[in-house]
Amino acid sequence: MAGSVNKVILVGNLGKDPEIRQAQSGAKIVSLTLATSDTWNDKASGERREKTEWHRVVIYNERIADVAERFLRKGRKVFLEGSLQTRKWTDQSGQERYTTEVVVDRFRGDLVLLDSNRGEGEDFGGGQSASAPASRGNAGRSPATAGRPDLDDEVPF
Amino acid sequence: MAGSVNKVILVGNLGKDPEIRQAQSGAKIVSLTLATSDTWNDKASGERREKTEWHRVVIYNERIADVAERFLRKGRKVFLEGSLQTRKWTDQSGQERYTTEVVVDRFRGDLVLLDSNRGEGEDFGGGQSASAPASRGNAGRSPATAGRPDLDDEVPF
Amino acid sequence: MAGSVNKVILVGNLGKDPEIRQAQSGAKIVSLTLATSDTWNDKASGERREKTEWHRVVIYNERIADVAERFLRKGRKVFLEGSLQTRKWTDQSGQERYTTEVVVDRFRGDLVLLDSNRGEGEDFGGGQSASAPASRGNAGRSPATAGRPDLDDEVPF
Amino acid sequence: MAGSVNKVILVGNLGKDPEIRQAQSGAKIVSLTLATSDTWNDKASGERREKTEWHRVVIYNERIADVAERFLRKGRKVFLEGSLQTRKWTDQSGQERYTTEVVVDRFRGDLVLLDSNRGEGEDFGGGQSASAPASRGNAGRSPATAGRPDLDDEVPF
DNA sequence: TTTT
DNA sequence: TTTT
Repeated sequence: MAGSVNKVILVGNLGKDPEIRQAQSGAKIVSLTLATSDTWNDKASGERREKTEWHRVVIYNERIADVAERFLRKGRKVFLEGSLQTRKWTDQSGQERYTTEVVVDRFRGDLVLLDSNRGEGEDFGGGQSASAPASRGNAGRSPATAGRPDLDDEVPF
Repeated sequence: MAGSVNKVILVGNLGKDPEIRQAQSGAKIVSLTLATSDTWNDKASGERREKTEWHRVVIYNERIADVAERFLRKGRKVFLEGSLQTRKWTDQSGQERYTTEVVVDRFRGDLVLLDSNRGEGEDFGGGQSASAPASRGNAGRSPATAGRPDLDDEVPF
Repeated sequence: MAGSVNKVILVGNLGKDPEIRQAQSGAKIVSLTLATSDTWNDKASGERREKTEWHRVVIYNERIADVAERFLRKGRKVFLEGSLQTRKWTDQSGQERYTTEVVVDRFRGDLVLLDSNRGEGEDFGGGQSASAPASRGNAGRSPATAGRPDLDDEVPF
Repeated sequence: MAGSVNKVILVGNLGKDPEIRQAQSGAKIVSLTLATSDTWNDKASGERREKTEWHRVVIYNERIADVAERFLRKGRKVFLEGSLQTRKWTDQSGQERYTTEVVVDRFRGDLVLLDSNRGEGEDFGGGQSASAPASRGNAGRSPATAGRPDLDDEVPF
């Protein structure tokens, strides 16, 4: 089916430090857990309520993965753009499971750091923006995530 | 946590007619299955490949649910904006499961019809924003489905 | 023309304090000047370069205007969503001019504060999110900005 | 200034055929005029009203410029993503002027064709992302223009 | 005019 | 598990 758009835009805080792993190809893959939340006044009780949503983010884009590894830490606030992808996997009891992730790959995605470094850890000397180039090569284009055997034996979250 | 954004933007085609159900409150809830796809040239085989992503959409917003019920049909192309929500549920074997959906609720979301089935079905004489939809799909197979075999296949949910 | 989308998403810093004025109807209108920037390495000189883009934002949405008036100040970083609108006006020499603005109105737009209050001015006790409700009334809908006589004699920027 | 985002998302119809020109570097530059519109019921008169917004789009991205040149024609509906840029120029009377455009450049932007003119003109056998557009508009008036009188009017630029 |  |  042609003519489609699949875009996710998140601004949230990292729930923990990024997890770095290696694809079989040697490529770096960075996983993030990002929290967004809604707050509202409950009309019944009059109390202020909050609901946090947790997002699983997987970064295949090389340049963005580098930025994420170097500068992202638990608690940091980021703007992140990616696309939705639901991955099928088999749990230990042999049952099929599905996990939906926000994927930042070679062709789509962006990462912008929104808070300043608080003096902890490595300094990074300025703001970072690390977007995937719009110019997707038309030859040899192949989603970095097709099949993704490197992830098939990994339990999400 | 304050200061967050949780936004999904999709342009895709409905995999089947909308499902309408009623909340205990009596409110109408509309569920959609939306397909987006990526196509690329496989560098190894040189073949053209395509991967379709299926999105579960749940519309709680009253006005948008009305529009969806009246005008959306299998095969129609829509622009949809909502937010990500992962819902926990228990399957028949008692195991915890998670399902991620794109939610259009009272506060966030949009629906825009992108193809017109002019001259067929109900006319509504206006633009196709969710507040003023422009054309009515037929019941059953929309003509827009012709030529899109991927939509004739079984949808995963 | 039906079936359209007009959306702007900005994350940037206020160049100065918001300007508050009153429409003839008595409604509050808040104007912001928002800076975004791109940085890159000039391949010729090898120098780091930066280009700042200034955006004129006009907030007609009542609730968001309130939040903007109370919490936004020069330098603050915000996430802002609105729509593009180009306004025609006549300058002092009688010439027609056009100014493009990002409009946050009753039906579309969002404002999220992204940095914490730095201890200056009024405290606001938490994060603010102030989005325009998705439920645009279908009766009596009329863009707050149609004609906008209150702005016609105002020179932009 | 780091940590900023400048993003425009439009779904609209071309007001006229794309204009192609050459940069001094020899690079192809494609300009589009895109219409989006809002419709609403005027509460005073009870009449249905519509306001069309015209957007200037400039495509510097090589791959997307190619797609635009080949497949876009007056009346076609597209999804377009770019960034806002205000350009200063001097008119014939020596006065400074500003024009705001939606820019699709090397780093940011996307173009997706949303309607198909199947069976007419050049076939390209694929999906309609900018890297793999799916259908070719006719030269001259596209059939999609029929019934959309607003596109037959003079566009403002 | 912002920001880093 | 984040954040305010």
